Amino acid sequence: MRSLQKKIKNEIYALLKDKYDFKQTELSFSQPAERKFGDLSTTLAFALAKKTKSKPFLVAEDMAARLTGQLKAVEDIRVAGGGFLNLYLRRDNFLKYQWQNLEKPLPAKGEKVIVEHTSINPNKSAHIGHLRNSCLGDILARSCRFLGYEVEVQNYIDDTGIQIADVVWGLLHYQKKSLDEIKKISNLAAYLWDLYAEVNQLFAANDDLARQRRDVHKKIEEKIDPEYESCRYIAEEVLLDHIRTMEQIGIHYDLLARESDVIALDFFKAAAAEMTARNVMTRSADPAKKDCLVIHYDRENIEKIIVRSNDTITYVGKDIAYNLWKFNLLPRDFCYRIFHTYADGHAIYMTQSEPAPPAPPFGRGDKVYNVIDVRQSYLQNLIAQVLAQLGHSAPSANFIHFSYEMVALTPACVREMNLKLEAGEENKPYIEVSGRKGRAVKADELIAKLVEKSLCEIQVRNPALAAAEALPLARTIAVAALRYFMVKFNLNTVIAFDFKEALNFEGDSGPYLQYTMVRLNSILKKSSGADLRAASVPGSLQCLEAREKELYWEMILNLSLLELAVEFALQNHELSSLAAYAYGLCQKFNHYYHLFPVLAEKDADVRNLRLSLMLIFKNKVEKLLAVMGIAIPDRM
RNA sequence: GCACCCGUAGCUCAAUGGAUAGAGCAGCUGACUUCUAAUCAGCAGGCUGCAGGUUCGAGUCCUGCCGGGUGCGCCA
Repeated sequence: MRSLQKKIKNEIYALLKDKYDFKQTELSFSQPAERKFGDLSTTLAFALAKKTKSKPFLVAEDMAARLTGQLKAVEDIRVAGGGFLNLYLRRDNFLKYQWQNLEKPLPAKGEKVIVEHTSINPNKSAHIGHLRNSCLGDILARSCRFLGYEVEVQNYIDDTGIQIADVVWGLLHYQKKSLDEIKKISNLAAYLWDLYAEVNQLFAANDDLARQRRDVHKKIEEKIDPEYESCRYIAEEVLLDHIRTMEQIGIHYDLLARESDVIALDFFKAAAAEMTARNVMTRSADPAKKDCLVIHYDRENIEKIIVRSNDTITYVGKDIAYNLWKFNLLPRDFCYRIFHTYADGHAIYMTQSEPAPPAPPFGRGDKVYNVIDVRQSYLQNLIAQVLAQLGHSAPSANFIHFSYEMVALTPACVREMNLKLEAGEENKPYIEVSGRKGRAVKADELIAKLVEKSLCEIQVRNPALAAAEALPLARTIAVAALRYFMVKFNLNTVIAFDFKEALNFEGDSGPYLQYTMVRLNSILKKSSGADLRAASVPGSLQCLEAREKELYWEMILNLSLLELAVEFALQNHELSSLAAYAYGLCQKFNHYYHLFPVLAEKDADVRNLRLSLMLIFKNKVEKLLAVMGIAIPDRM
């Protein structure tokens, strides 16, 4: 549809440019609200009427007169609604064109996109908030790949921060465990979940303990054992746990970038040199920030500390250096080693400071997406500002904070999990998730619940199915439910999490999409080879009765929008539109399915045409679901 | 205080400035001897927070109010 629209635009522009004064970019098409308004609609007449000070309807009428019969792919042109110009395509030609272009992959863009997502502190299990991040990041990466970009997925590991010192203190000094004892703890990440919440309560109540924690943090930074080696062990164990959690739902990474390596390899020094030379980073004149190096954040007129008075670097400072590296703007690089290999053979690399054999060329992105929740907007904007101030205008424009709202818990959900509410929280619309307070739904726990529910549903429908067969199906369905749930909301919608909604497998849900495809595949499985061969040459829509013809055409038209739909989602930062698109297609399919049987149809022409639709639907929607990371089970 | 986001059906959410504001859930009526009922068809449910403005056209843009959320650390 994309190339067809372009062709039609070219034709229209050539035919109208002498009569009307406009640029070709002003001509855009949208999908009409209703079938009767045609297949492509443009509001060009409204804009041109303003310029020529005439009535939109008259302009549209004149345009229609000039265009009628002149556009190759267009059967009819009509004016409606006071100035809409509605185009009606030549359906049989369009159907043939769709069919011929079904298998053509999109051409490579020749640009590299780096997507950073997940980036969970390696000090406890992942929770639902992290799942939103990872699902969005993964679908973003898949969308870019689908459109022909080279994509590299990075996961930033803060293995030096104070939050990991929290649990190191908790294990070594509070619980008095040795490293050997720590190594014996099974499911360490989940164990630390509780410990992290517990020690944070202690720190809040006791300044002396909070000071002890700072000492631990210092020892980690200065590589003093046992704090340092325990920290290394914990970070790696918990990281493996996160990777396992995400692997369950089909999320893979290419590179794990460690903060400790950003520090060890002096990335910041290189960045600081440039920022100082360009006067972007300066010594603060504020007595309260004596001896600090700061950057002025113009948008909100704030002075942000980058280097503390004790010469240590703040989080943003390190992030600036890391992001400069992503664009290949630092005279520094990491060393790399393989950290983990997935079942499909794909390797995740991890950065390291020690020299290592050559690795793939990481970084060097043309475009960078940072999937980080909206609460870090100001820091992300600051980084974009710094890039611009350093003279990197293209990277600054291609530095994209892929911002989304947080996941919170409904008060009902908090009660359901027997978690404590603080004073005044009872009346809040939602409760912020907090690892520090141990108040969140663990990712693994939610996934387990989804699998359990899928399994129940499968067993009800397929009582004879062996558990060994049912479990993989249940996992596939659980993943679809979770991913769909995480992507169906707008990015700036706070998800107030509720088990009942997340566990919904009916209607607007991932399993609904899967069920649609299972039905479709079942038809194809039962079709004869002769029928399938015949269907590969789509016939004419003329053999269908009116009602079916309209529905059929509507589906073909909608299916043809796949590439445009993914492009739209990416451009507008609305991955939820992919979910809506998929859901709408499947609704139409199910509607059609109930009205028009394929296998039982006696008329061979009609049967073949229906089967053609099945094949086109399968091709397009499988690709769409793959972009969303939703697999199609053999049965449900 | 300053900055950003949100307010749409009972609930949870959709809706490129475009044509009659749509879905799911919950409720009610129907449809399995049929290509899988995790489905489908139908009913009911709305002054899109309030008041102005811009526009051929506003849920969407602008201004002001009201209500809610988040950010503004020498935390990360």
